[in-house]
Amino acid sequence: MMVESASETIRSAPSGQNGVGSISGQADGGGGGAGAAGAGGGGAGRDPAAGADSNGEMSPAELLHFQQQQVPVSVAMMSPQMLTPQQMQQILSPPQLQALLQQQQALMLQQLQEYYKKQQEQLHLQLLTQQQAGKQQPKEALGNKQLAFQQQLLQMQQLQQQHLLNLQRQGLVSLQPSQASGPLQTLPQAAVCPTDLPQLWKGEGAPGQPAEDSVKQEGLDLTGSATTATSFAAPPKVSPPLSHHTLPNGQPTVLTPRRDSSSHEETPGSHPLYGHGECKWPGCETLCEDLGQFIKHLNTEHALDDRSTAQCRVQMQVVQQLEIQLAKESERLQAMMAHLHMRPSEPKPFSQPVTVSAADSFPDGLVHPPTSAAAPVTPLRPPGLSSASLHSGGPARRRSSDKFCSPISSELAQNHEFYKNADVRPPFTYASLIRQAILETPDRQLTLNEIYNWFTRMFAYFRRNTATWKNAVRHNLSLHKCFVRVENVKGAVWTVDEREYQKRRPPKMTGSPTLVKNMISGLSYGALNASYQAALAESSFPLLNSPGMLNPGSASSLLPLSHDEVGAPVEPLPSNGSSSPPRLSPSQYSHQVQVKEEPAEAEEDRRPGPPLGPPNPSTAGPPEDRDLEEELPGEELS
DNA sequence: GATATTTTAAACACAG
DNA sequence: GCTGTGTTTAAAATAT
Repeated sequence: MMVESASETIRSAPSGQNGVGSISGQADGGGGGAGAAGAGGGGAGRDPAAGADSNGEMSPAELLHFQQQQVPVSVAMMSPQMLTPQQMQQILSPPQLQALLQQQQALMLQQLQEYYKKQQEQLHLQLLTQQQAGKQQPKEALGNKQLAFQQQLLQMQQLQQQHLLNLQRQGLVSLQPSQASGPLQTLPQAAVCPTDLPQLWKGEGAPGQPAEDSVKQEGLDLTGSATTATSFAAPPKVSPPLSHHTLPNGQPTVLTPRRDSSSHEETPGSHPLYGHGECKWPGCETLCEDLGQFIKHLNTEHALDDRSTAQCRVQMQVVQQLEIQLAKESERLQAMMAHLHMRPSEPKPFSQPVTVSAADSFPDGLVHPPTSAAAPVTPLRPPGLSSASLHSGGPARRRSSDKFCSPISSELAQNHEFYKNADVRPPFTYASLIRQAILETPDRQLTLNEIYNWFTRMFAYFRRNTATWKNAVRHNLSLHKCFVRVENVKGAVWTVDEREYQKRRPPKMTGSPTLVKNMISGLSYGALNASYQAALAESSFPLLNSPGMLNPGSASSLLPLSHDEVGAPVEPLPSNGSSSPPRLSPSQYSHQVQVKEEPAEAEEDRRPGPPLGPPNPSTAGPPEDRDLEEELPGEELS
């Protein structure tokens, strides 16, 4: 375990995205003279969701309207600027969201392949410049170097193919012959068929063009083996339709129209390795006034020598690393998706026109999650619970806290692995988590350190930013009367006063069923949304975080929302078998533990009379509320 | 708009 | 002096 020093106390307002009024919002007063720099992070809103929420202007009525209409993914994708993540999330059903994710994957793939393209262009252009410069060189030497480049290009080509195959295996790129003119065709076809390399080196005509043309024509058959019409909509602006040809060897090839005027390689005065007046060769930022000077520089500084070759190799490794990274992330995503809502036994109710499910990638039509047993295929959403019935346009920030019975234990039981492994913030309040930690133990008491350990053990999320959440845990322990500190043999332990805990429930929940329902759905979904956004924000793929690329909130429908969350039988505690929360009276507590000092008595004093009477659940206010809540959602669900 | 809840940050005290 | 624990205050966001 990591040891956290107090000095580590951070400004790490996680990912600092909360800038919302933080900097100016410092309080000089009070005990917090410190506020100063660190406080800048400004406490609240550490949830990415919070920031997003503030953008949400859609009224519940509008949301309802959206829900009633089956908004297709394509629509949602087309107007991301009009919908907040929360709205997206509330609008889209899990299948839609899955489709959305796939679209994002495809876009990611596209980006990667554009990266490939750039790499290959770099190689080719260097090659060509070398060719020019090498006219004076002995042909022998040039031949050897050309060979080296050929090998590099071939390696690159193989990498690409492997990568695509990988993606196909993972269902990220689906094969759909009917959409043969998918956007992948705009992807680089710059790899070289080995047999045609000699032609490449002829270097006839304008320098650069013949080679590039031949490269394109004989391009890597990305679309042949992977004639991949991915699920995302083709960007309209990209290159013109390509014509498919078949090579004598039977390999289908994609031909780009010759002299593609949009091709930037042909733009006079431009060079892929030249931009903003400087050389873009890796590690070289030499300023060049114009293209001529750059070419000169290229020929002198980046000649075909060992160093340049080595640099090319390095660059290739960079590409390779990216590939690996992508593969890992893809696998992780698949695992998450599989865990969250892919149920092989359940046919997917796909109604979106744009999408192709991962299963489509496989002839057997089955979903092939790359995950192992680590991703249980738990039905995470009750079958009878349609997304529409859930998305009631509720609040977004709240965690599905204690207020609604105790969904935690069942939620955790179901998604234990998920929270354990995924760096997702659990959608529960600190108080409810602490309580859960304590109640999970046989003797219902934990030391602070044990609580810490429980957090880190149960949630990957809490393996980071320890100073932050540990402080929050301590704060919650001190703040809430429901947590009682007890002196024990081994020091101080913390217990839960269930009655106090229940008392925290707001009295309003006896309101109309609609209100209750809205709150319930809002709570759970909002909380999950916050978690997912946090996870996405922390994702190592900035691509996924860019607003236009992936709407974080949109993923949340994939998240586990179980009826447990909204009103399942309360609290199946593992330890004592009692399925209801231990409603212990203070006297019961005194049997269990010796309340050290003032807390219990002081609480007795603090508590106002009426609700405090004998611990009779039937007469106490909160239990009634609980019952109501438990029943209503149940009706909803059935 | 008022109020309550939750989260985050920070200062401080105390004990080991 | 350092660290862990515990308490308290404050601010901000959000929900009711």
